[in-house]
Amino acid sequence: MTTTFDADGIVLEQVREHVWELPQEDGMRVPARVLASESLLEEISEDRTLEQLRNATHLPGITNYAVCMPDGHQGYGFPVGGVGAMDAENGCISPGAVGYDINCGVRMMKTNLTYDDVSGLERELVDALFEAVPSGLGGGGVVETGVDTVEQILERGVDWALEAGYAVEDDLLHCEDEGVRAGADASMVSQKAKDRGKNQVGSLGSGNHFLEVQRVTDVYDDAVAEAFGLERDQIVVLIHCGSRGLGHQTCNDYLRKIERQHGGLLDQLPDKELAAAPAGSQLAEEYYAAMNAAINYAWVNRQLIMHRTREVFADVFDRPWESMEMDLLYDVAHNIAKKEVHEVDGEDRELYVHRKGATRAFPAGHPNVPAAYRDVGQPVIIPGSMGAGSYVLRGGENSLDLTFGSTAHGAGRLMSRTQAKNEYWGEDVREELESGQGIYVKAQSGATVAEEAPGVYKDVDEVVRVSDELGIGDKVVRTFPVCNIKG
DNA sequence: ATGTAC
Repeated sequence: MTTTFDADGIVLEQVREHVWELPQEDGMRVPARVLASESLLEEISEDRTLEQLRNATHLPGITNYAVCMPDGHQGYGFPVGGVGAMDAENGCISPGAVGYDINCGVRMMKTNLTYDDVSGLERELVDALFEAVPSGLGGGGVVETGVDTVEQILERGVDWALEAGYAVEDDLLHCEDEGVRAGADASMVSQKAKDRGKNQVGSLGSGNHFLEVQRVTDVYDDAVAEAFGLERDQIVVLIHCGSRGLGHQTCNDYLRKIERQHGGLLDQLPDKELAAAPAGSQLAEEYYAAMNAAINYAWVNRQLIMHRTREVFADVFDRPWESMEMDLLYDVAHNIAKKEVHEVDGEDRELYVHRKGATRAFPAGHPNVPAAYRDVGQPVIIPGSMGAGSYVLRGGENSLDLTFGSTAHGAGRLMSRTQAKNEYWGEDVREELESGQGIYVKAQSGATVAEEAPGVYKDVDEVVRVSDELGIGDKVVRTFPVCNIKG
């Protein structure tokens, strides 16, 4: 007897615990899968996520299945929390399956401070960070520069930051691709995008982006936590932001170009928002080169914010940041496509792996995991909401088989921003977090706090439980917020 | 997410 889940006519069959499949029918090239508990699946089925996931299976060259992570929700064309691997020779690349905020992602910086060291200094710390780290909509970055420097950043990534004095060698060794995505071509990024990027290098932005000081509250795997350099009561800093106006403009530029030049393919797709460039076409190459450049921009963005954070801690604690061992644990991308080789039906194939609101989660032994972590697996950082805390996982043994080496990226929204603003008042949320939970929040805009109220998100514990039980990303430690700044 | 709109 097969267990089924009927979401207004979209019927999923349970393959096994936490694995639900939408069988191939009509124009679907492959089945679709949702990786979720029943309670998360109920939440996922409330918006257009399942319809968008089904639509995604129409994309040329999509391999095995379109997959939705446990934190999935609807996005532009393709679900946030979606993974689609398209053949790099005969398939396609789709900007909507990468996301508007190219290389939106998170990095975690460690310290050797304990909760006792920062306790009582929360207010001073949050004020100093808010002052030092540019945030909110519009311009203003750690550096404000010209187009020529933006072009360097686009092509050289964190290597540019190293030369400019905003990074140390060790930072590059603890970032995917060592902080420099190959195949980036600044000439494929429009002048308009570069202009928007000039004064936003080192800026948080708005929406769900934030910088949070956290303490480690729980350790689930002693050996892996030790390999990551994490222990109970340790203070860490989480930085969540993306490629700001530059990435947004780049996505928009290529969506319009692809719609114009590949209208034939567009007409065959169930949703215009899935516009895709056929693999091997000039536009596929150009978008890939521009997206890679925007990926580098986002890495530099997070690097400069981390640099500023080190300076703030040095100031507040009156000693050099090096003495506080403020080292990068890892930096994970949430919105990217990448050419990767995966085993499909017993043979190696090169695929454009699109991860939109999904995190790479390569297991121990994978050659692309940085040397420092190769024995235990890639660190995966899952930010929860302001009131919930976050997790560090490690890439699980089953991720390559189930999700092209991916897991969730956060708690996932439960309601739209508009709905959130109707349900919550920013100042009330801020006050409740401070007096109720001792979490100090400082934001440019009260509306942003309302949009990001903890109740707007799914239960991050449940999302992580599913990832852990599926073996795609295993729990290592949990953290809880101390103070948080946002746009 | 986003100079919060095509």
